[in-house]
Amino acid sequence: MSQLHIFDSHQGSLQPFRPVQEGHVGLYVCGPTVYSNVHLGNVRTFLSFDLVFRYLQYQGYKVRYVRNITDAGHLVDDADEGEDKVGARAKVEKLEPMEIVQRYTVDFHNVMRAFNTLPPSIEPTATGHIVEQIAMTQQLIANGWAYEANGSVYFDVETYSQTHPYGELSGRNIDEMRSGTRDLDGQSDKRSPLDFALWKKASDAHIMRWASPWGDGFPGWHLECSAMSTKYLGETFDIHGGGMDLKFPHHECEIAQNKGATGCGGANVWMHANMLTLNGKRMSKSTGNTLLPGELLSGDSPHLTKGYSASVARFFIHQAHYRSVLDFSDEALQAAEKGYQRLTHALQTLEKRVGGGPAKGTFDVDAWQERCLDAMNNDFNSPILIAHLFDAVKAIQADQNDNSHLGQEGAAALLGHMRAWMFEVLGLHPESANSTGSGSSQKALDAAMHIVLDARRKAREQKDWATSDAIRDQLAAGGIQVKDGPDGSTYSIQE
RNA sequence: GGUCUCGUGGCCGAGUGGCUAGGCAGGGCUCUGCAAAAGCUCGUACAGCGGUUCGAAUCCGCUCGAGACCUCCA
Repeated sequence: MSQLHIFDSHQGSLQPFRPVQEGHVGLYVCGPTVYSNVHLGNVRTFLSFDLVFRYLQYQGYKVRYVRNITDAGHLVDDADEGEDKVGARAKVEKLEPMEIVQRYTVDFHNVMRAFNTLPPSIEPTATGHIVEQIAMTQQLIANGWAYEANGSVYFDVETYSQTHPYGELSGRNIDEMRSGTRDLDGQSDKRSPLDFALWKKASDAHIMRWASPWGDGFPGWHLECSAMSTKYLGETFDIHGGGMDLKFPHHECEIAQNKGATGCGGANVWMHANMLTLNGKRMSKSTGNTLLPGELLSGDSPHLTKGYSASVARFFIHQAHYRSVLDFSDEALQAAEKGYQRLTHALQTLEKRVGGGPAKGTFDVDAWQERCLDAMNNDFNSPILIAHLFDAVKAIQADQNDNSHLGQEGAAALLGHMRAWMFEVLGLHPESANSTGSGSSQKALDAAMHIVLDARRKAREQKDWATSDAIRDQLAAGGIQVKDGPDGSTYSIQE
């Protein structure tokens, strides 16, 4: 079997994955800043790492997955008088900052649940780790990598870069960055425009504030991830992930903080999920080129002709590799939905297979499974995995006509593998294959449809085509499509 | 302006120095009372121009185009 390789964006190449501690994986992913609803781009990132989390577990690793909630410190801009995003939103909405945090944290969790992501092992908040952040800041001052100025503390990039490669992750070099920067109107407490805040003094108007050795203030955005990843995963851990847009400055600063405070760079492997575009363009609130998760599910958007189930969305997202830019469009989603339905129908066919055939079939399930593993071991290549799943679909269908394709053992083995790949690894929902209603209403509809289809069957047996076609047409007008098969008729709801 | 990434058939989207990606759509066929559904099957793409090579869509250079981050501007 092949070994898992991961593309490390720090080294810029595919690397064999070797966990620090055999059998265990420490995974840290930068979570959302909870000052507004999560958008679909965020969802894509978290789905990508959900896949990583799921596959590592499928491989038998015991994974500690830490994904933070940023509820303080993320500034609206990087100017010296930058405003905290949560605090700014609290003013606009006339709410306590923690009401903002609560509202959007709940929204985030609802969305994550809707998309069937597994909850992280630990979900720490920035405000819950002020003590750790102050301690790390003190350590950085003690080590000579930070300085206090007017109640704020800044990381000294110039000094740090003399002995450390600041810019190593994002491929920047300090001279170019320096030359590309201009002095900030002379009011800055920073020694260099490249320096970034570890702790910011809170002005009188600032509502989110904590006591510190430097007076009332709040932590800098980058610091929380360094403090919390170190606390829960150690000074050196396996994988750090996040969206591509966080590579610089956020992750660059994290590395500097980690190295400055502990001497270790934090993660061994850095993974970055790529961005999502809508109709070929970057999502942007100002141009209206945007889509919220809820809008995707409900179809309540000018960009969509209908809603799509979360499983279809997941299937669509995993049909692209996490490191590629993925373009969302109604057309592409419709294509994904049809493909996904074909896949789930094949699985149902396999579940209903009535045995028979030789013990071993001609389709080599073991070799197929190896190919699936190879795909995922190659930097979590889910598109290839899905292509292999469709190979299995063909085999399942061929087996319907000639049960020597799978054979009894092959069918059982394939069923187990298919279920694991689809539900455990890809995180698709077993029930949502047809994206029809659920629960009691679904049962009631099934019962009613059973009567209707039975009446139609009787009409057809008597060659009463007028009646059978009338039933069919009237159901179609009501949005229900009748499908006649060799074993009777089924139906599906047209959306 | 800087750094980086990318440009694949009608659409989405993998991959790669020589061997079919896959899905959707489209053509043909089978099944069927008709239709739908379902199944089978076909399609030879890799931005442009040079170069390296026995051979490149895959490596190198340039051009054009797109995107990300930073900067600039405001």
